[in-house]
Amino acid sequence: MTALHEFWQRGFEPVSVAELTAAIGITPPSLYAAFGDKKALFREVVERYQQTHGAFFATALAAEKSVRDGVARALRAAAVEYTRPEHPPGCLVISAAVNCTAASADITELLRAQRATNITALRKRIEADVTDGRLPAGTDADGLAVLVGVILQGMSQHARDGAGTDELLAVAEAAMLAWPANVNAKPLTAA
Amino acid sequence: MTALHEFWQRGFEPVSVAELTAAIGITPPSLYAAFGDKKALFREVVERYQQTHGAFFATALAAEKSVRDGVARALRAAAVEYTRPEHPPGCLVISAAVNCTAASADITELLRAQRATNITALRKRIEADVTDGRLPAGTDADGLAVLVGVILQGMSQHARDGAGTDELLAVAEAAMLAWPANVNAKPLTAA
DNA sequence: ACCTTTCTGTAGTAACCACTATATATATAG
DNA sequence: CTATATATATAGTGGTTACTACAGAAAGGT
Repeated sequence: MTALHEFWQRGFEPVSVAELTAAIGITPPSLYAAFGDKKALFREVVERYQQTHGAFFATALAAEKSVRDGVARALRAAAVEYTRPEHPPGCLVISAAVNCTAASADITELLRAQRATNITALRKRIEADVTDGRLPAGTDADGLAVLVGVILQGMSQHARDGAGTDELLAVAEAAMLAWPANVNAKPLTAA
Repeated sequence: MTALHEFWQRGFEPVSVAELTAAIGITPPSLYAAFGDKKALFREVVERYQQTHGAFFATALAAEKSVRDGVARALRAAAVEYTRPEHPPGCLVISAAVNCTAASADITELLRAQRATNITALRKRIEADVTDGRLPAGTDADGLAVLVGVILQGMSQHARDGAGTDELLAVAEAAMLAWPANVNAKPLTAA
């Protein structure tokens, strides 16, 4: 059991430094010499998570030409990633700092900012598809981006409630019904 | 500030007994005489929440003849209730026990069971509409119920991230696009 | 008016929290 | 082989946790 798994399973505050040292296999002074303090270790864990388990969304989005197909692929990937048996369910960024004291307000804010950044990136990707004519003019880019964010947060929480991959895949498929269809009149305008 | 508001804002574990006694305006011995312990107080708070702030969903569902219209009304109500400025954002049952130690596993399980019960009730309501012919035969009742549960969980989390009423209302409207249309051939079969 | 009963407030309990001072062992340099 | 430097482990720091023993005040009965 690694520090990542502990934080992923239970969140930031419920995991004690004693559990972290036991998980990593070092003693407290070594942990503080290597990372600084508990919060700094958590930030490193989040960074590592983003580059590995948390990268599926951007990867899926980049793998498709249209943002619609990209989101569809990403939501399906989320259903799979959130329910892998080899690691805790759901998403670390979504679920690790929901219940925090004032002493950890900066950690709460760190993850909140991460989520906001992700939604902003998706919104810009949608806006690009609208200007390129792949999505209808007048499409509510922000609304669609927020909808995807909400679906992801809901899927993460539901995975932590014990939902299986198939259940979340069905949610992903249903969610795509809320998206306007692709406009394929102009396959590629600028390439 | 009441005990309900404290638990609603930050969750079960981050709220200390000292804060609860300050919020209620009593001393620790009085709190333990009146409620038993912190967990028992929380259970009473949850019960009270369900009968007041948490009742909007069942109320909205019962206010419409078809479950489709009921869910649409309930999701709009959620957007409003989750963002009321006079109380903490989101839903207590969804967000109060996300990050817990093993010592509070029973509290986590209590809220998880509440959520499961709500989804089950909705599923049965959907199944009733399918047998009554208000929804197409072969409708995936469980899938739709889970979808609504996921949307609610996502809306609650997003409200806690600072989303406004309008933003969540747009999510509610978009989510209904994933629902099959009403079948109004038979207005009322058994009434 | 006096006694009893209930209720509340102060102060303190052991256990755990993040974190660290000191001492010891290990590794490298000469 | 010795000296120095680094890294480790033990043990403990003050502070906070949920919870409670005990003392004092208010209320009620006669």
